Amino acid sequence: MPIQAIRTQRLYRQIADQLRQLIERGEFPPGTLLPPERELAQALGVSRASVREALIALEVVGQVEVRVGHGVVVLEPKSSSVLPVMSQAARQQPWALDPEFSDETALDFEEEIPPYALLQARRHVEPEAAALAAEHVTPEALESIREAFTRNVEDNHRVQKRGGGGRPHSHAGDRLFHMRIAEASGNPAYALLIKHLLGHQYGVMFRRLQDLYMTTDMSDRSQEDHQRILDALIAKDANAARAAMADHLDYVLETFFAEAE
Amino acid sequence: MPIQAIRTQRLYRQIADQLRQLIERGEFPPGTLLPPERELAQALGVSRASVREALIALEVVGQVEVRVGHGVVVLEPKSSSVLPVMSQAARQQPWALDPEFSDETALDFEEEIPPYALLQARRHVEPEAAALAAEHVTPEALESIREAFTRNVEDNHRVQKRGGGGRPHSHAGDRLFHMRIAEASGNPAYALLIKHLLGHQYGVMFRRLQDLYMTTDMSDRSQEDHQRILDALIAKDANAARAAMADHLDYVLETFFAEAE
DNA sequence: AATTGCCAATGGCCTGACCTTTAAACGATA
DNA sequence: TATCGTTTAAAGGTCAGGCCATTGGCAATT
Repeated sequence: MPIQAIRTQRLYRQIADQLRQLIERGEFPPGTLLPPERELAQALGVSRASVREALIALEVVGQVEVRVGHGVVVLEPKSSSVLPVMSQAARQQPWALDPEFSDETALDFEEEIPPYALLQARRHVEPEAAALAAEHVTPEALESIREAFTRNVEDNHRVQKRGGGGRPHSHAGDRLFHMRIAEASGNPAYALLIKHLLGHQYGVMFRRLQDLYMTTDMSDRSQEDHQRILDALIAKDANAARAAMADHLDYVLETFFAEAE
Repeated sequence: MPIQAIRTQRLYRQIADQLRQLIERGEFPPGTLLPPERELAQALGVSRASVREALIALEVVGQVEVRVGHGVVVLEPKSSSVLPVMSQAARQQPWALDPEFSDETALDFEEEIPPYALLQARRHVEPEAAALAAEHVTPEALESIREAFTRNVEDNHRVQKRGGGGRPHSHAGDRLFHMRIAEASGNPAYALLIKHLLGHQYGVMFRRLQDLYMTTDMSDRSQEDHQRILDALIAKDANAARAAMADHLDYVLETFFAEAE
């Protein structure tokens, strides 16, 4: 016989479980009120504090709603699909999504980072990643970079053929190019960093940069820059790769800020 | 003038929300312990019962784990919990919604990055962030950095008093120190990068580094380094800050790799 | 009929106490 | 020296009782 792990469940869990069973059994149909906290405490032979903890647990998962001065209302068992609690939680905890309550939270991952800050960071990180890549790049990695380069060239071609009125230019090739260089550095941390930096340039503020990309010779110049970087990687010349990447980003920075003022 | 609806949040929600923010800000990284209930209650100016209710709410949502007689452990932000999985995913990889960028560049973020790679990247990024911070730091930011420094000193003290057999050393103070400097740089991108780098040093491989921290004079030396960095920031000396941060990380790298071979 | 005032019921929160569990620290012992 | 109980401080678990704030129905008032 397998050993039965005896676990002294914390009281609030036991109470919450029991209440949940009673609710599901129909003892307290949706819409009705649970007995008052004081009664529950006495009936269960526990303190009111424990009952309150149990009720809060049930409230957090959206099974009941506590109304001050009124009572504890049993809620409808909402869509018990894969993400039942999601909608429930969102409804029951407006503060979870309410911007008013996320003030100063610095939800650092959603925060929109200004283009200049992003580019400044990339300007600092990517040349080093490129230098590392020149030293550590494998033939396969080089091939994947070359492929990204080609794709970027195609992207640029497409945009020029269509003129300014085409669909928004896809920067997938460009992103892929930078991303794969970072991966080729052999240091996954650099790849992580650059991936995050690239991932944050989807904010509205980047529309300007993207517009610039099409209304200037930026794409041509970028392509030349990319070619230089690629050559340096092929030559496994760390210094050249670092310099080429730095020049490239300097150019982007300059272009952006020349127009931005 | 429209009437402003007064919304008296129940106390446990305010507390839970605040704790959640602190956790997300990095004050209490995953794996560390929250302050004892009694301390929290006193610090927040509320009763212990309310703190407990908040902790239960956080526990139900899978953000913390309460261990009897031990403390409240901060958990990894797992999407397996009751938390809204979608928004969680989107929060961590904003570009996940862009189909053009989702191809092949799968560098999953759960991947464990080797300590050396992590430290190398930090070695490259943090000195620059420190230099920027020296130029842009505000009095409030400086105060928050000083507070993190103090906390780190306390952490070290605690570990020394207990000797080698003490409980695992909390690096919360150290993390905070580095993170707040990044935030003080005025460039949110640097803060983002460093936050992610720090967030990855919880893998098993870092146990060695953490052990070293206690079995050598690393904590003393680190503390001196931190002091130098702090002084440079106070003096608003960018070059000194950059150098101090670089020296600090060089020391950590050296120590780790002298022992690691 | 509408408004106002009252009040019992109910949840919200606090204080302070005591118990149980955990794990570090300590000794005793082999 | 290493191992194994014992001790003990710290942390969570629970309880009792009290006071406050809100709600909602009912009665008194206009």
